[in-house]
Amino acid sequence: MEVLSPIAKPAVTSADRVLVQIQRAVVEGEIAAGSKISEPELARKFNISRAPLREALARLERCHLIERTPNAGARVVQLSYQGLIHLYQIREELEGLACRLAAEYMATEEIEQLQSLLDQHLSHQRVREGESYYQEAGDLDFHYRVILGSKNPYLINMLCDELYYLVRMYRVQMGMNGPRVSRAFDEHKAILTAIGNRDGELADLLMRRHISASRKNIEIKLAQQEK
Amino acid sequence: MEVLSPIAKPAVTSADRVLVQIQRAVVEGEIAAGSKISEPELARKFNISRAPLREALARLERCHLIERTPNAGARVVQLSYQGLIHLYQIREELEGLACRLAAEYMATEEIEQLQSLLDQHLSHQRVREGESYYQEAGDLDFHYRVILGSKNPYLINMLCDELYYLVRMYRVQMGMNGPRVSRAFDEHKAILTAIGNRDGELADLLMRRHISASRKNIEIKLAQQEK
DNA sequence: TTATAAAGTATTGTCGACAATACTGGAAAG
DNA sequence: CTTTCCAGTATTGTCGACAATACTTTATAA
Repeated sequence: MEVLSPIAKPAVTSADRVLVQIQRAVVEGEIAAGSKISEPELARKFNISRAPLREALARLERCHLIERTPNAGARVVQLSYQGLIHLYQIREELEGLACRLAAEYMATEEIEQLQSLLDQHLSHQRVREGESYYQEAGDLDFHYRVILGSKNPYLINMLCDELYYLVRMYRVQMGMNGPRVSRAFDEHKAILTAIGNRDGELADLLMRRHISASRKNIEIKLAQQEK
Repeated sequence: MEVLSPIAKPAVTSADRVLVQIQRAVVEGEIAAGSKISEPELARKFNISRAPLREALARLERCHLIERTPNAGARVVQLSYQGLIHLYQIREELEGLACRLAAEYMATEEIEQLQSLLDQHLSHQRVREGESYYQEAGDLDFHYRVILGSKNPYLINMLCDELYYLVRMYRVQMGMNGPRVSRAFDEHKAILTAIGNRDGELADLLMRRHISASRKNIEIKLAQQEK
C-alpha cells in the first residue's frame, strides 16, 4: 500500500517541470510581455528537447499567457486595459457562481479551515503592512479555496488553471499591491460568513462586488499611470 | 494580395486537420466514451506521426473531451449526470454574461443578420419537424453568434472552443432532439428582441432561463432513460 | 528612391528511434 | 487459494534530424 500526498500530483514529466518555470518567468515579467518566444533558445536554456517544450507551450497557450500562430511561432501575451476588463468580466460571473456553489457544497470543516486561514492572513497583514507579495498570495489563496469549494471540476479548471496565471500577471506587472488590503480582508470575511450561513445568494453578490471593487481599484491605478 | 475567408483560419498544420476528425469521432461516439486512446493506433489510422497526434490530443484535453494522466495515457471522457449539471451551471453564467455584453456591443447589422437567421431556422423547422440535426445545429448557431457578439475574446474562447464540443457530445450521445424545438425557437426570438432593444439585463435573464429550461429538459430525458 | 522579387537564413512542423515508465502475466511464498 | 513479487511487454515521454513554412536581406526594375 502506497501513501501519497492527498491532492498534489508529482508532475514528474519534464514538460511539467519546465512549464512552471516558464509560467513564473512570464508572470514575473522576466520574459517581457509581447516578446517573441524562440523554441530553440528556450529548449537550450532549460536543457530539454523541443518536444516537451512544445508541450509546455501548448499549456501556456491554454492559460492565455502566450499566443501562437501556425508556422509563425508564439508571443507572450500583450497586457492591455481592454484585456483586463474582459478578464474581470468573466471572473465576476464565474467566482460569483463559485461562491453560490461553495455555500452549498463546502464541508463545514473546510469552512472552518478557511476561517482560520483568514485569521492567519489578518495577523500577517498587520505585521507586514503593504507588502504586496503576501497580500497577493493570501488573496489568491482565499479565492482558490472558495473555487475548490464549489466542487465543480470545470469551474475549478477554468479559474485555477486557465485564468489565474493571467490574473497574477496583471497584478504583478502592473504593481497592484496598494491600500485596498484591509478592505479586501473585510470583504473576504463577509463572503466567508455568508458561505458559513449557507447563504449562496448573498455570497454570490458579495463576491461579485468584491471583484468589481478590485477591478475599479486597478482601473484607477491604470488611469494614474497613463498620466 | 491574397483573398481569404473572413473568419476561418486555414488550419494547414496536420495536427489541426486530425484534431477536427478526432473531435467529430469522439462527439459522435465513434470512439466510445470512457475508452482508452492508443497513440500508435490513432497515428497509424490517420497516417501521421505521434508528434502532431499528441498536439491534437493536447487540444482535445483542452476542450474536456479526453482526460490524460502522465505516463499512463488518455481516455475519452465518461459522460455522467453530474458532469452535465456542472457543465450547464457554467453555461448559464457565461452565456448570460454573453447576452448582456451582446446587447451592448453587437452591431445593429449583426443583430439584423441574426434576426434573419432565426426566420430561416423557423421555416426549416416547419418543414423538417423534429429532425434533430437541424435543430441542434441551428440552436448552436444562435448561441454561437450571441457569444461572438459579446466581443470578449476570453468568453468566446471558453464557450466556443472549450465547452461546446462537450455540449454537443452530451446532446448527440444522449439523443437530445425532442419536442422542445418550437419553444426553444420562441425563446431565441425573445432573447434576440431583448438584445435588439439593448436591454442587457433582460437578455441575460432570458438566456439563463433558456439554458436552465434546456437543462431540465435533459434531466427529464435522463430520468426516463434510467427507468 | 521606392517597390517588387528572389535567394538565403532561421524557425516551426513532422518524423522515426530510443529511454523511461506503466501495465500484464506468471511464479513463489504465505 | 490468495497475495506478493518479479520479469516481460507495451505504451508514453524524450531526443536529434529532416522537411516545410515564414522571415530577412539583397538585388533588380520601375
